[in-house]
Amino acid sequence: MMDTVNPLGSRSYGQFCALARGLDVVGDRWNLLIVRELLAGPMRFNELKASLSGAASNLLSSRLRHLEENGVIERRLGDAGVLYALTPWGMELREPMEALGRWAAPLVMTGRRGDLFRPRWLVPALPGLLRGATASPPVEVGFEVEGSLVVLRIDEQGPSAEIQPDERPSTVLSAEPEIVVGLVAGGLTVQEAVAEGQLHGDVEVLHRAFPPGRASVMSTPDP
Amino acid sequence: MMDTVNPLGSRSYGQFCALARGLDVVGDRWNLLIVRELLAGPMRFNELKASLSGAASNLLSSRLRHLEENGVIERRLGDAGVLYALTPWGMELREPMEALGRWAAPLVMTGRRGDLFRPRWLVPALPGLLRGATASPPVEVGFEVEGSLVVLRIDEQGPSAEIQPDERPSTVLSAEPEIVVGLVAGGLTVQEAVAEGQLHGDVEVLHRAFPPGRASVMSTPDP
DNA sequence: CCGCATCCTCATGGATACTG
DNA sequence: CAGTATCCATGAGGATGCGG
Repeated sequence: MMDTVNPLGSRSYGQFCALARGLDVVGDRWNLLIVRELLAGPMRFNELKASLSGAASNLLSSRLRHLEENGVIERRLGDAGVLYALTPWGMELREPMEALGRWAAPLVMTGRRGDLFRPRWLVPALPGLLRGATASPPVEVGFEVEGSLVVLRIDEQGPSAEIQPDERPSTVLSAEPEIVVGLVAGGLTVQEAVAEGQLHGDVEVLHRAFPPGRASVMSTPDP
Repeated sequence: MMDTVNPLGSRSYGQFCALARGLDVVGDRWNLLIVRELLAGPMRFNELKASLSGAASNLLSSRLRHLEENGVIERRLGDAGVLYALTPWGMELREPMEALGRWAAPLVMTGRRGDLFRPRWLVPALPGLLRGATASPPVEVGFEVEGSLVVLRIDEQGPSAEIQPDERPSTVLSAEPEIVVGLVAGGLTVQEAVAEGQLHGDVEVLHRAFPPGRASVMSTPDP
């Protein structure tokens, strides 16, 4: 049987199934990682290329075109060239991606093994792992990781994160990527030091995964 | 930079990120579709090959070995040969896969276009689309699709589905795959004819997607 | 039949170089 | 800076073989 072949790579599974059709759009190599990058905000071509070290420029170019044609991302012509950004539908990939990240959480417990790391990746990862956690009053904590500042916020709506915010939060922790990404220390330290008894919901993954206390508090001014 | 290459295909992204490590395990072509097949129950090699029409046998063989080595599936030596089944961890892929299916739901609204279809695929798809729906007393409805019987059950715990159950439910609807899979008719008919006012939760997708009334009731014995 | 292994062809991925 | 062009290695797809 002849497979339907999309002229821009991505041969279709040709199956009448939502999952399969979704994979036709985002299932090819690098696609979901491109979306992960953009979940932290719009990026330029060369930023993507740099962050996804290993993806060749021709391949990246091809993927971006495919994702654009399928309504996942859009090109924005900014002052200084092209910006790639998620469409509203593309942003809805956050949920399945967080779910997949949660499923794969045990795999990062083995530690970093010379793998690449970008602080940007924490933006979808941290809220994904903390899903269900709520806090009132809100908790806001910054992680200083490899020169970047990632701010995690937990409020009544749940957790969210952003990178390089306009203003520093009052509490900033300095931590190795292994600590934050590997689900070690950071979370429990956050809970214990900052929000004692204020976290509710599904924080089991934290309790299982975070040995206490290895992140160091850098600054906690004006209380 | 040199990519780490797994001897059994599947070159690693080499990124310290749960999503990326998860994709190292299940991101390669066909992997998630193999898992989808097994979500409806264990299968033989040739059943998989037949259901995933298009996957070459060598490729399928390679993928199965990869998934087994990574703890997603396991081989069971039954009376009549090898059975492939999900491990407990593999079953937890249900959640991210349902989320991806929900994200891709708009893509199946365009209808079947000569695509393949297997009733088995409804087993993860229907509960995924009905996520959040509850019913008490429970609602049980069968769909007779292309010679197979898929039973959808909604109770206090939420929706679930199985294929070829031991006993037929009292209500069985006959429907084209387009009707059931494409989110047309079936659901609303179920709600209206069987569980009027008994469904609660996130059934918006149904209300949006299901034009009423195109499924025909085949049998509704003993009330 | 079932569960693969082999062989072959061609599309795709990946690295490097080059260009508007 | 934002891509295209090229080239090569690898993976996907299809047919067939083959031992149990």
